[in-house]
Amino acid sequence: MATELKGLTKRSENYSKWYNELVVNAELAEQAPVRGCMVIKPYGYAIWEKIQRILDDKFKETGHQNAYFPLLIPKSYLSREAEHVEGFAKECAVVTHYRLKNAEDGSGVVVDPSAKLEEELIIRPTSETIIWSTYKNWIKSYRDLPILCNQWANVMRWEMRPRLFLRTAEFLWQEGHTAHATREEAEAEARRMQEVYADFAEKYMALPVIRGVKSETERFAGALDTYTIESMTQDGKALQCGTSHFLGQNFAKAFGVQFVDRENKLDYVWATSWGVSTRLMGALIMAHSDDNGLVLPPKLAPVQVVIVPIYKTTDELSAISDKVKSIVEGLKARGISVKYDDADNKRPGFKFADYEVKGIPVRLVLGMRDLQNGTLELMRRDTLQKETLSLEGIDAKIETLLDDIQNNIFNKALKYREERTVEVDSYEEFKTQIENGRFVLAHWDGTAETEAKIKEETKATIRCLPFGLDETPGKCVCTGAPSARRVLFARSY
RNA sequence: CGGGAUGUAGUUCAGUCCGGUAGAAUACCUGGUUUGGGACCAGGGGGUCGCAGGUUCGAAUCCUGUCAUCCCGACCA
Repeated sequence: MATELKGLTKRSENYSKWYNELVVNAELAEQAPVRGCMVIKPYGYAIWEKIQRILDDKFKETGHQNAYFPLLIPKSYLSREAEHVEGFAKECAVVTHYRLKNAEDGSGVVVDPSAKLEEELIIRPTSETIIWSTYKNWIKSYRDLPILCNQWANVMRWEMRPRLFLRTAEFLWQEGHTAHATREEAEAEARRMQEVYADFAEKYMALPVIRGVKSETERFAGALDTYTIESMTQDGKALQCGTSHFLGQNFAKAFGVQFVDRENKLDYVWATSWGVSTRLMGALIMAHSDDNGLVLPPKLAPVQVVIVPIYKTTDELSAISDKVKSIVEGLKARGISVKYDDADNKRPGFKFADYEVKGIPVRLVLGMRDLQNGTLELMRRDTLQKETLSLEGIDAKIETLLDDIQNNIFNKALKYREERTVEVDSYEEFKTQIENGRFVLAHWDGTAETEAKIKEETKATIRCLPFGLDETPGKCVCTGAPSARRVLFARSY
């Protein structure tokens, strides 16, 4: 994979190649020497930390607490919930031994065959099973409910075809697991967390999402309902950005988690689980980037403003640096993060290009010309427009501008999606529009057979049954059978 | 796991058909000049050609095997 290419390959050539180069060149991540895994570099991780911090605050506001559960899960735990096994038993990493020893021929270390585990351990693909086996000990009465826990962790799924951020074998995420006394409360929780995710995506990531519920086929293994938020990437595919599952009593029954209610009757608890992952970073990159590189929404940019000096001599530099100092202070006072890049081993042109690839929202340039005129040059990353501004009141202007950029990026992505979302009533047009990378709203007869047929023939899947949309009945686009409502079809990552 | 492709310098790749001294660009190091859009000049370091066999006087190149990676599917946040 390219690490030192100067420019980015234009999107038209090959979208996934362009995407990979973007991720690597913007110093977000690179492929690890372990199959399907990635190294998240400091700049990429700084963005993830921002996402974490904001979401974690939201979870606390909604009454959740963080906890931590083990990485390794006894294999038998995964056998208890039949549907869950169907969905997850397959692509998992398995720990079979607990010791290495030196090879007799001196060629290094080998697995010690005498250190075989009685029961194999599974590296968590998700934590429902270990958490519910733990909750069993925590829950006796309705007074112990609800339990509202979240965990920040890594998980591992032995994916067949990894892509940086979008699908890696190991990924970072948060998983919330809650236990409730009533069905209504659990369903409300699942819906509430879906809305927390949607709000975060739109307000902070500037990422418009479609809220909806998954079809039975696309549902999480073991859930009664899977609520989703779906975004559109610039190549017209759908990307599931977050999920919130209403698990019913399935896991409680599988792990024997019962409680005594107010009427002194024994009942199984109602559950939810919900998560977002480092895939959000992929969604961000896929949605906003252009051929000059990453475009970060100001609310997630680790550095919101970068200042580049233009100078010939050290005297000029110190004159400029003096002036910059007051600008930096003014911006910091408004809570804006600023970097002054006075490194003398890179030329200004290199810095300009580099910060564009990294997606820094605002770039300020100061040279001797500006010092004489009391001005500076400002460029906004989203439109690449440059203007020369007076230093007077610059910090206030930038504060407003950052909001403008945040809104502009969101509106641009929203417009892009709306222009590429179509209602379709014939199967021929359905195929054409899917081929063109459109979100297609079409009638569906509600059967898994039709869903499978459409997937087979067009590679499109039902992304969700969207909320807040016209729900008038019609005829299935594929079979002509009666349909309750339009659903969202698209190809997806 | 099926279909296709590729493994050569840190990186991107040429050289392989037709066997004969290991190449380019870029990155890196040194010195100088530069600095308002990815600098230039001069010099320098760096590769058991994925791995293992075989054919040959001689293999990056031909043959056999093997491993790995990438792309298109299947799986999936």
